[in-house]
Amino acid sequence: MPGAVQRKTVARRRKGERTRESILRAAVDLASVEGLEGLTIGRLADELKMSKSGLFAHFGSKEDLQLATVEMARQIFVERIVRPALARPEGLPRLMGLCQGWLDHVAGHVFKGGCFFTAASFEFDSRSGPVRDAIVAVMRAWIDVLTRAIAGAQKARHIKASADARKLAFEVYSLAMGANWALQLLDDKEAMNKARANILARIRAVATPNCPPIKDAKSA
Amino acid sequence: MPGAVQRKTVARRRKGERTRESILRAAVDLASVEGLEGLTIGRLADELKMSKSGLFAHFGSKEDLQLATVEMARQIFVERIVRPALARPEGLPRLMGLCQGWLDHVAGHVFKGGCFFTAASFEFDSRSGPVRDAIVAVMRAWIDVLTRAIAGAQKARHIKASADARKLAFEVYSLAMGANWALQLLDDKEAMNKARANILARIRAVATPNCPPIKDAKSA
DNA sequence: CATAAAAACGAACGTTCGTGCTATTATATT
DNA sequence: AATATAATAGCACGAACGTTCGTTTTTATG
Repeated sequence: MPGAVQRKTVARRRKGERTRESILRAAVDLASVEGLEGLTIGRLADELKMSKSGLFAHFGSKEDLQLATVEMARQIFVERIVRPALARPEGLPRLMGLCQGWLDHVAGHVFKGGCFFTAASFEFDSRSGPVRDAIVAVMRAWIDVLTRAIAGAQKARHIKASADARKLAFEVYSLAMGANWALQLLDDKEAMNKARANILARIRAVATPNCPPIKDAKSA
Repeated sequence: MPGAVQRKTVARRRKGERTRESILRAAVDLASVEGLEGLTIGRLADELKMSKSGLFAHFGSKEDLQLATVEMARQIFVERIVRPALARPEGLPRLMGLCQGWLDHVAGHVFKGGCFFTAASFEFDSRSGPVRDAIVAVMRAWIDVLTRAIAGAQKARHIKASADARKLAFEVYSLAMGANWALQLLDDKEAMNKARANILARIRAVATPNCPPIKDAKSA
């Protein structure tokens, strides 16, 4: 009865896998506050009421733990922001979904300490090794998603074909990062609203006449 | 003969003060790469071929060392970027001096690992305590300098009075931070040029007719 | 030049780091 | 239910952390 076997090993996975996942979920939150280097095995074990060695056995090394944490953060990000946005129709709605999701994420609605990847980016931008490479790969993929969404909006004739998609993606990214900075560091509670207004203005500047209305509210 | 005494204690300072300064100069470079927490007393002592305890004696604690490092970074930043720009005439020249200096700084021409304060901002934005407070104070001051320079350019009738000075300062800051990210993490060597062009376009968009020409080169 | 003060050193403290072992539970399969 | 296997705990290790202390060397002053 291979079906039953599969149901047991897939649907209700091994316990080790489940604890591993719960470890990584805690690791992402902790790292978004303390940084990926500040993320410590002992601290994480305390938080989960596990022994250091028991937790450590799930990963061959601290670097493995860091890599797995980055991967988990990526999965959460894709699940929470990218996938819902990609479910919307191509063009302005999808682009707006990405921007709004990105702002929500940056505002700390997804990870505890603000944007996990922005923090990781600046923590590892002067280092080298597999962890840095993993962060770089995620960030490149994210910029590509943004750029493709803009190109899609151009194909849908919502945004002028003359606009530089990659440049606009970079502007959106920069403004969101600036908002993250103003909110988390300077405690500027209006930073997110200002950033959203700013991003909308940038998009309006390159919108075509037959573009659907770009409203200030959360909808597109 | 108080004059001689003063010459000895002021012009040629005590040795301790001099080594303290050289320690802090090294600390700024090291922290711009490893972060302010990753900055370690033993590592710093090795780099300077000093004993840990000898170095430590200059500071009462690691937190003191971090605070002194932030202060030294601030002084270098003011000396190298803010002061030369403030020496230029109020209006567009001064504003352009600040922007160009800021971009140079971000490009890593001042600190080893890119922008010290951007890295420190994201490292401490989820913490609390005196070090975070010091970073916040420096960043607020810097945004204020930028904002005042824009307001000055408005007074000089180089930039439209209708423009929102603080909003423009925030845009400039965000774009430079994005360029720092693209250069240091993604190794995008054109990031600085693109950011400069972008910033110039933002300024041009609010320039008055009698504004001096905004050229792409380094001059204003 | 002598001498008091300042600066740097060397060794050690208690902790915590990451990482190995071995033993002991808990889980899954027959 | 018995048994094999996976998961966790316990303990110890060497290294590095921030920090303290007493000593020695260097510097500045009368």
